[in-house]
Amino acid sequence: MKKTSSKAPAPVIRRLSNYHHLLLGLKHRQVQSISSTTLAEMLEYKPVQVRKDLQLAGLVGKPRTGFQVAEVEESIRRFLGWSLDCQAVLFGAGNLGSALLNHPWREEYGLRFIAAFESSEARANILINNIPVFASAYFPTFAKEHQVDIGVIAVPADAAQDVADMLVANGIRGIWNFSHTHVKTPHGATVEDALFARSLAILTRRLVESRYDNEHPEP
Amino acid sequence: MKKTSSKAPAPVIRRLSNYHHLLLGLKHRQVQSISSTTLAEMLEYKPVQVRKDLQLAGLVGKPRTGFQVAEVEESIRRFLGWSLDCQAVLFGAGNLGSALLNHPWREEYGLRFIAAFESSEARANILINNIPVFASAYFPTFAKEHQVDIGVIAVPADAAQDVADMLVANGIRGIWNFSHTHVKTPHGATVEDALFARSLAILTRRLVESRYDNEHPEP
DNA sequence: AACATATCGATACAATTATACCGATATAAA
DNA sequence: TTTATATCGGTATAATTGTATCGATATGTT
Repeated sequence: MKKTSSKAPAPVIRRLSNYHHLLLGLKHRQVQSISSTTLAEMLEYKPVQVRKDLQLAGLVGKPRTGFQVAEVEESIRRFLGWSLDCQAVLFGAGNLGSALLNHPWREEYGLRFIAAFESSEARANILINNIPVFASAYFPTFAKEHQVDIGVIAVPADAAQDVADMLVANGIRGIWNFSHTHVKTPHGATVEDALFARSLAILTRRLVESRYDNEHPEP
Repeated sequence: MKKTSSKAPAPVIRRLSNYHHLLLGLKHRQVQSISSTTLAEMLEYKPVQVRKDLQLAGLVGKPRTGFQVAEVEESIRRFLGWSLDCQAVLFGAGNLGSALLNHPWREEYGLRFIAAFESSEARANILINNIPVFASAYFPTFAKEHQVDIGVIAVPADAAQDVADMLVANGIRGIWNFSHTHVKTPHGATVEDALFARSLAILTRRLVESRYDNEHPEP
């Protein structure tokens, strides 16, 4: 035994989220089945990789036909934890925070913001997209009265660690960190950084590289 | 020869952007030097990895002292292409788009939004954070008159591919895609996806895994 | 000046992730 | 019914990425 709970590789999880979005579209268009070949073509992956990825989510296909769209979509959704409702709170209702509150996460990911918290009293006690914004001090009380699965950090860098500490102190075990700071948490909590800078870094570095390649073409 | 222009590994690039942010803070606080050990501790990496990462950016340290903060910060900035000004245009001035326009990219990444474009005439011809928003149709003209290095896609999924095609057709070679759709481009263009869903997928999957682990503790 | 030690870089090794290969199988066509 | 073929899953291999080890070296201490 002791195989079941090994962590799924991050690259696979990322690709699974891509398959899922695509399959959701196909499902709505009543497509019945799809092969790893065509799936791969649409996302510019290789068929082998698609099969291996789907295997990890426990899926099996049929020779010559491929996979059942609806089945795959649902399995991936379950695998990624998007099939059960998940409640989140936001910290920091600035530009980014507001954008997050206004996004329809629930439809596709089962994620629902049930409240937001702000350090400045001035910006508190309002509604954004029907979600109440409270003063941060109220969070401990709120956390005791509601099921909070995920805390989202969208505050300025220097406040991020404090927010993370408060989340952990109140028993929240999932943290989605949009602040450009590495937050430390005790073992048991899961932190995932959603840093634009990382993605930008890859883009700009690739541009630097391609500029170099153009100036020094190979024989 | 033929070593120089090989692509830097994406994981390394991502970590470099983390080092950079941290070092910028240290530099402002006049810290002179730092060892791979302490750098690693702050970001919860391993010292060896830090050294190997910095090596890739062409940096050398001194035994017992470590690395020069300012030098490392500048080298990484150059390596990532953040040392020269880079001009970007945005497509889609919705919630996310506005948040992007309001973010101070220039300070840290040398990225500057010089214009935004909207399909709906209604939302065009305004300023957001002093950046003009035009109707999409005007883009080809605009592109001829300005240096546009990067096109940022923040439009709904079904419009993303069209925007990408228009960008490529007008000679833009860098695309930062925030729409949840895989866009295809001819060889020569670089596309980097900044998908929240990927990051969320990892967080929620880890939570599923840890829930499982708690329910089936190991001996 | 000699020594102790923290840190570095190079090389070797381990782990993870991606890909290639191939026999088995379900469907469609002959 | 037989044959042809696209696709599957399992196993083997390759490529990439991460980590450990260790001699060399700069700085502080005795």
